[in-house]
Amino acid sequence: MSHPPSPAGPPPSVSPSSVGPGQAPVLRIDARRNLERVKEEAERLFSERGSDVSIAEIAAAAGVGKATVYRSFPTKEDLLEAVALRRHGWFEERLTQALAEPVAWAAFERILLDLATRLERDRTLGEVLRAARGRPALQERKAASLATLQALLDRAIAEGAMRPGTSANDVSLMVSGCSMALTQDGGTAGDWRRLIGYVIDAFRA
Amino acid sequence: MSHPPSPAGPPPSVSPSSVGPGQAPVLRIDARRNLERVKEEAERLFSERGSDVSIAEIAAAAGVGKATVYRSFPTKEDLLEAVALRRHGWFEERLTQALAEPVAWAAFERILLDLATRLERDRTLGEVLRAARGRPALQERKAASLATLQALLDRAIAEGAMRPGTSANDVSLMVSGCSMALTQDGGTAGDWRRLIGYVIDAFRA
DNA sequence: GGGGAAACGGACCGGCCGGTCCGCATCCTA
DNA sequence: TAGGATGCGGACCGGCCGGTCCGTTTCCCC
Repeated sequence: MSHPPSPAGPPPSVSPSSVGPGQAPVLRIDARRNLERVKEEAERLFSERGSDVSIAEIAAAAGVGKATVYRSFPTKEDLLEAVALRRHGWFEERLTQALAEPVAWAAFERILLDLATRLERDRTLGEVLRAARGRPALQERKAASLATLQALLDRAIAEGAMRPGTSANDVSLMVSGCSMALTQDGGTAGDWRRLIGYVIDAFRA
Repeated sequence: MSHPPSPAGPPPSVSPSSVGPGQAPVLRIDARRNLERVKEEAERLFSERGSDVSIAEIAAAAGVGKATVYRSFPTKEDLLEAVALRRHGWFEERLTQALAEPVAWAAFERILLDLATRLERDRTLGEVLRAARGRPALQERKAASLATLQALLDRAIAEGAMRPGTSANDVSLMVSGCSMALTQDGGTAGDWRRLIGYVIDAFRA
């Protein structure tokens, strides 16, 4: 949605008509429809079952052949990154919204609870919070998000509600740790709520 | 070390000589030496790099062929379980020792810090704390350990130092969560120490 | 030391998965 | 509508890994 004209992957050299300075691949309408289906299914399957879903399965779910997937995304990692970036977009929005709240500590609590709710059914989001699989684009945006989060934490510390010295990186580690443990363990919604509560308490002043 | 006569795996039907009611495979001395090497290397490699080390690599490190590994351990999971059980033995010992301490809360703090130190360089131990990969033997012993840990926690709660209602399962989830996050992230010793400190604080009264 | 049991290990199998190729179908434009 | 560009997808490749087989070596006991 964020890149309407250019879908993803390397554009096919130059397009025959309308060759301006900025190249626009101009996909055929069937290609565009297929790409959309692939993105949808990749998002669904990766979120449900994590990054070890095979490309063949995603292609089958989208009703296309593997090659069609690989035409838009040179490697499986690229597809995963595309999905992850969308998830990251959600997180950034949520973070911005939190920054606008008057009481930083309350915003912190709420964003962690929201995160838990999303993480429970979205394994892709969890992978976004982690090392980002060595993809520079993701790492960069993760670093930016952590900086934003740090600003929120600093405000909460200034309020006297949060433990001084709390770092955004530590919060991220704790949350993604709980996420991994519960994902692997098949935790219930109550488990998620409780563990995130512990994390919140750990960072209380 | 805990099973000197019977090494592991299924005993070869019946031994030709000395066929008592309790069967003792009576390994040839080269076989016994190889088995020992395999166990050592499996322990080392699994601990260093986790369960995705291939059997071929372990066999090569031990200076034997793959078939030699599979003769003692019918599947890779069995080998992993053997290593995990040893790790679990360490944990049980440590737990018993903690129960003997006079102040339960102090024992809790110490055991978590010890755990962090071990988890930092031993990925097998982390897998022990988790669902135990569906192996009944491991799950059973894990359940027993959690019961013991719960006894310690209850004492700490009675002391008034620990948050009432704290469950051994939640503690296990938090610790193994941090373990996963830091293992994946390549955290330093300081990171481990700090995160475990957060976990400890989370369970403080 | 010799014969038979026990163990060894390299070759092999089957399955999976990421990624590529190329003959063919589809679509767009003139 | 015709012809060429564009996209499609099933077959294929190479590599990895868990697990098995069987001819050969090693050991043990008489």
